[in-house]
Amino acid sequence: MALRHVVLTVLARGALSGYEITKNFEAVYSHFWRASHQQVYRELARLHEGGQVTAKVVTQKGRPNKNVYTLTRQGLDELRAWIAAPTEFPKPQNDLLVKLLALDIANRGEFRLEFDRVVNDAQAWLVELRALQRECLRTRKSWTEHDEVLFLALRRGLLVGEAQARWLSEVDAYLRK
Amino acid sequence: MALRHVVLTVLARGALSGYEITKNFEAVYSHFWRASHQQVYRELARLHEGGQVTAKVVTQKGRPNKNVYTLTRQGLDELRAWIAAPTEFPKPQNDLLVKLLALDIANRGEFRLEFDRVVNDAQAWLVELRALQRECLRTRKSWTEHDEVLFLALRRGLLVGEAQARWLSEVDAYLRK
DNA sequence: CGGCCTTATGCAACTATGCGCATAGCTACG
DNA sequence: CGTAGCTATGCGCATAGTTGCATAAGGCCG
Repeated sequence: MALRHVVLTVLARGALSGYEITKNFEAVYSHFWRASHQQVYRELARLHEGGQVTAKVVTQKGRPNKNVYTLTRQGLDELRAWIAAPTEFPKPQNDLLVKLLALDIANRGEFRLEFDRVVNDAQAWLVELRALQRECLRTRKSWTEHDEVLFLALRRGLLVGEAQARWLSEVDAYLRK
Repeated sequence: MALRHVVLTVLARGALSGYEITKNFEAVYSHFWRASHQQVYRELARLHEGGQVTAKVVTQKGRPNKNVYTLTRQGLDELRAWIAAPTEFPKPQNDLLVKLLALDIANRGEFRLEFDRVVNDAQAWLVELRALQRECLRTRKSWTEHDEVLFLALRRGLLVGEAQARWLSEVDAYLRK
């Protein structure tokens, strides 16, 4: 029951169509949630069926019509209840860790290639997040509450990403040894 | 296709029954993968069907018989291929982050309770991992290759856990502001 | 006019994971 | 003898996520 509540959260900030929600995911929220348009549409259909949102067709000129969804009182209540409910503990699942465990039966050279790829991805990701952070801090004075929270999302990405990078360097040391 | 490869990895270290694999998950591997016994049995059935493992019934005295699974050449090849294949980039999915985003419509007091719960869980987790790390380091000299990798798993948990704790304290500062 | 991109929506099939429930033999305890 | 607990296996349903496919209106470029 995760995507469901993400969609409710997004709608709590204002009525949107499925397409708009998807675009939001790709742009603003991509750093802390990802979902395909199919998932979003299906979730919206379920929420509509259950009465958590209402739908209204908006006719547009020069482009296809869209279904704009609005949060209902019921949807809001469900969202509030979810926020107060216990968050499940994150899973430690990590593919690279498993690959490491199987290292003795693996092709060492191929694993090294794969490992370097992961390291590069992690570094590139950090560079991107740091650039974004600088960009954000430039406009700090004009932040809304929402911007503050988006910044916290960015901070989480950075802190966890840096931890991951440190861990990768420990793994690297082990591999070279 | 994750659990599948975890099971293959575990079997690569020696033939085991489903029950034994599950016990291993609970004990040794719980810090980097979790799966229920139902999941393990189902995965083993699939692997058997596909020819990645062979099964042999071992009759036991004083306890029920067990099916012991052995990795086949085909299973080994698949595992090797997986290790060399690109690891997918971890998802940034985080429930607390979403809750934070919906903060303005939430009951502030209830969220605070929930937040404190998360902080406590994170702290307790760190305490546990640190104790485990101390324990591990005491026996460092007699480590096998496998122990080294298990230690790396622990290190990952610690580094990521500490990053998460730091982030939580930033969130705390924001909430108090 | 033809082809490609963007907006906008969605179904169907498949894979992966999680949870509840069931069974069955054996041991140890009181 | 009852019952609690451990070993050992598994089915079936529900939820979640992925992938491929399909449709349709309009804009832009050559």
